[in-house]
Amino acid sequence: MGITKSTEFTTEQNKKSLVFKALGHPARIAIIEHILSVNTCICNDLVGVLPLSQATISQHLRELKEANIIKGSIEGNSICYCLNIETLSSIRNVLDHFISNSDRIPCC
Amino acid sequence: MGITKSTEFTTEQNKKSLVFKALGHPARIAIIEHILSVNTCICNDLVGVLPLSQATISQHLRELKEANIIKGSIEGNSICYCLNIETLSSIRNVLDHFISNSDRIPCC
DNA sequence: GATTAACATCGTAATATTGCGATATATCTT
DNA sequence: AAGATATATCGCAATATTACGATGTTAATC
Repeated sequence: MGITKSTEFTTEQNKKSLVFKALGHPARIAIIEHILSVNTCICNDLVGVLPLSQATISQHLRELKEANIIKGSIEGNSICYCLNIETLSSIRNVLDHFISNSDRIPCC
Repeated sequence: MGITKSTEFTTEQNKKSLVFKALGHPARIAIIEHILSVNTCICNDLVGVLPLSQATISQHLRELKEANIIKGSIEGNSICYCLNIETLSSIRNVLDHFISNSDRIPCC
């Protein structure tokens, strides 16, 4: 006991939760916001921006990449990261669905 | 080491990540979807619906409540839960922001 | 007032996450 | 080729999360 019982839930429920989970850390929000703010793609000036070590930042980037929230392309000896709008859109649609179906009898 | 360095990030970044984090578990997605599907508010028929014990479900409900994703109102000796559209909307706006600012030079 | 039903909380075990230094790897630069 | 730069990965320690049985608590019911 202690492990998430993923197999007991649907594939869709697991997929959704994995994207949300990847967004569920302030460092990863900061990374996304930094990619947004620098109008071009970044490599690891993140190391100068975030209060974390290079190893830790690399780990967070990997989690974002595994959740398909960012993409990275090799650019010489550095890596250029940018947002994957598709994933962000689809998770936005999930939230839209949560919100839109709220035309029912309220209770609280 | 090991603990999230929350204090190193902005209040806003922490707030956003806490909502996403609360959505980052399949059981909590399932709870939200169940509240959506039963057109009226539910109590703990969740115990009959989810593959988890009453204690575990109660814990997940508390996390959703603490993140302001659901609200519960006492209804006799049971509790009536429903979605908190405000929180869901505001986090949807965060995603909108992530997506909309994507009118910049793509890199990948 | 005892019983039942619906939750919440405590304590605990198993597992996952976070963070970092050290080290590896790959690609530029000289 | 040697050194510098950028990134990834390993191994570990600290902490957090997940899950559940047992036990509380509160309110309806008998």
